[in-house]
Order: sequence, then C-alpha cells, then structure tokens
Amino acid sequence: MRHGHFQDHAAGQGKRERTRAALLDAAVHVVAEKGLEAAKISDITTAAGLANGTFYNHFTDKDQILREAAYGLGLEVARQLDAEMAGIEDAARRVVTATSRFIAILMIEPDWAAVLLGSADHLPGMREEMFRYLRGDLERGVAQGRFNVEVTSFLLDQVASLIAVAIRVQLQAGADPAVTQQVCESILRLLGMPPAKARKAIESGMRVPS
Amino acid sequence: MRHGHFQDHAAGQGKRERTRAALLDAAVHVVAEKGLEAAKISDITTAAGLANGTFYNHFTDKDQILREAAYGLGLEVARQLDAEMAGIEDAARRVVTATSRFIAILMIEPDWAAVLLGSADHLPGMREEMFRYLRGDLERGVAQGRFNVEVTSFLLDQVASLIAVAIRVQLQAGADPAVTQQVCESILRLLGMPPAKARKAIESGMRVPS
DNA sequence: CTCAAATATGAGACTACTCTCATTTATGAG
DNA sequence: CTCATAAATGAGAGTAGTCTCATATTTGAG
Repeated sequence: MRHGHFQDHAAGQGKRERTRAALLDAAVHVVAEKGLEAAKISDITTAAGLANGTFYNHFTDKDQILREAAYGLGLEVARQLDAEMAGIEDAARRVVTATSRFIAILMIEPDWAAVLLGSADHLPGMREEMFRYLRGDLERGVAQGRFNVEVTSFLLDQVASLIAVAIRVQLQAGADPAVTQQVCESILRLLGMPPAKARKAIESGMRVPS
Repeated sequence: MRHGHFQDHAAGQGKRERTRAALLDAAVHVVAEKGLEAAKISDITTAAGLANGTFYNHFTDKDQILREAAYGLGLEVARQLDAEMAGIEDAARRVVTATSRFIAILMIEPDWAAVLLGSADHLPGMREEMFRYLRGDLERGVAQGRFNVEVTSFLLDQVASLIAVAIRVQLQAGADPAVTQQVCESILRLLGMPPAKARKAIESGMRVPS
C-alpha cells in the first residue's frame, strides 16, 4: 500500500476517509502503470491492500473513482499553479510560467500525468475547467497586444495538444527542460509572437522562482 | 455487411481474400464507432455478417487485424497523397498541401481516421512511417530557408499533434475548411515562417487541384 | 457434375472480470 | 471496557468476452 496525495489529506480523519483516500491513491497509481482502460477494479483494491468488495463501499464504479481522482489532482495542480502565477502581469510570461510549471509538477508526480491526460480526453467538465485558465491568459495577451491571434476554442485545443505532447514525451523519455522550453517557444510562435520577444518571455517565465 | 476499401481490392480474388477483406473493413468500421479498446471481436464478425469463429480462420487476435487494417489504410492514404504532392517543390506549399489533403481524405473516409489516429499512438512502426514523409518536407524547408527551426523528433511530434487535433475536432463537429486552414497556419508559424509568407503558402497550398 | 479440399459455422469450454451480500472485524462514544 | 455501529471481507453468482473444434457448407478443379 503506497502513499499519495489523497492519503496526505485524509491523515487526521476517520477510517472511512482514510480508506477512500487509499483507494484514490491506488487508482492514480494503477492508471499510470496500466492505462485508463486496462486498469481493473481488482488492481486498484490490490494496490491499496484492501479486499475487492471494499471498493464498492466507497465508489459505484471505475468511472466514478477516476473522475474523483482527476478532479482532486486537478484541484491540487491548480492550487499550486495559482500560487506561482500570482502577480505575473505579462500574458506571455504567464503562459510560459503556467506551461513550464504545469509540466514540472507532472514530472515530480508522473502518476498524475496519466490521470490528467486521460481525463482531459474523456471527461467533459475537466477539459473546460483547465481551459478557463488558459483562455484567460490568451485573451489577456491579445488585449496587451502581445499575441496576434483570435482566441477560439480550436486555438485552445491546439495549445493544449502541444502541452500534452510535451508531457507525453517527457513521461516517456524522462524530464527534459529543453523539451519544456521548446514547447513554450512553439506555443508563443503559435500565438503570433515574434521570435525575439518570444525568447525573452521564455527567459523570464522559465526562471525558477526562488 | 457494409462495403469498404479492402473489399474493393479483393473483388476478383478467391473467397479467402474476400472474407479477409470483409473482416478488415468491418474492423475499421467498428473501431470508428466504438473506439480501439471497446471494439470486440464479436462486434467485428457481426458487422461483417460472419460467424464468430470465422475471425480465427484469418487472424490470431484483435491486435493483428488492427495492425493490418491500419497498415493498409496508411498505404492507401500515402498513395493518394504521393500523387497529389508530385511536382510541388516549395516546402511550405508541400506541408500545407499534405496537411490539408490528408485531413480532406479522412473527412471523406471518417472511419479511417479513428484507426489511423489510434494506430499512430499504439503502433511503433506506423508512427515512424508517417513521420518519414513529414521529416523530409521539414528538412527541405530548412534547406530552402523557408523554415526557421531545428528538425528534431520532438518537432515532428508537435506538428503531428496539431494535425491530430484538427482531425479530432472535425471528426466531432463535422468537416470545416476553416479549421484545416487554421491548423496549416499554426504549423507554419510553429516552423518559424513570417505571417505574410505563411498566408501566401496557405493560399497556394490549399487550392483544390482541379 | 463430382468430390476432395478449403472455408465457415456456432455451441460451449474457458477466462477474467464486476458486483453482491452474509459474515467478520474494527472503531470510538459513553 | 462495552457494545452498537461502521467498515472490511472474500466467496460466489452473474456477465461478457475469447478462443476451440467437431461439424456443415461451399468452392472450384477436373
């Protein structure tokens, strides 16, 4: 029985919450190892060190636990990102910071990546939630005259797919800051920034905040 | 029992080849309807109007038939694209033509899209095959001074992910030339073309060849 | 047309899971 | 510590598919 984000947050609570958290953590880990579809409920309970039937005391089916896990991880990632983004005014820098920090978080917790990537594809609400942040920064960039694009839902899809591919590559081949930097540059190019300004935004946006 | 690409090509042949082709066409259709994982062997035989056991006279498992179907469709798409690309010298125009015609073909045969997108993710060789064409055109563009990028495997991943997202959006919402045009522009931006030249390349590359 | 070979058939054995529930075990309030 | 309640357990019924094989049917060469 491994340990994870959900158990951390259920530490002081009653047994019910702790078992639930163990199942959520196990689900995240199993999905990361075997993929969304291949993850069986019995894999999850085994990974959590619990009996098969225990699952049904807490969740009705695989979809529910995965939705809940994805939502919980998404919330945590958003919380961390929000903290790091506070006070950044320039939209280009915001996009670079959000992208590079988002990727960095998922490289620290690679198990989260599979769940979040999968849920972005499969869950309707998750995708919209993630897009709200992104859309805000893109519109800000247009208003600031930094980006030269029309902010459509297809544009959001394209930016998201670039971020997703950067995550997938690093998940496969190991964390690689050059890939992150490259994808930031690609995104800014996509948004219509001139190369020189893009490079500058990347330098300031990727600097690790002390 | 519907009709499809593989049956067209097995028309004059023996029963063995015709049944095989019916199974391949059925597999493509079922995968398009239910997705790679959800497609059952019994769905495929039912769609082909054959008994369940017949499947095993021709293929050993689902993976094999899907690999074969993807390869066959990939070959056909490559054949069509090759014909349309012959004689186009300018790399930017080649990229625009390849992208827009590729998408156009998959909008005419939407069932093919699911199989090709799925196989690009899952099959190692398929992806490489597709990338060979793309890499050639990108390197040509760099040599011609039209593109301002380093041609890495990650760059190919990024371009492919943009094309994939354009296909997915149009598969969902219906064919939309504006989306295709938009993704061509995005790709050229990614490759470092200035906006004015990009627009010009799109105009000449997307003109429908009489 | 005939018939041996090739092919298709589908019932059912097998496998792998999901989900239920009567029972056992653990919890924590008093 | 006691005990009513909450939670966990795991055997097994149910379900959904894969794959096999003895049998029926079709094919096409002669």
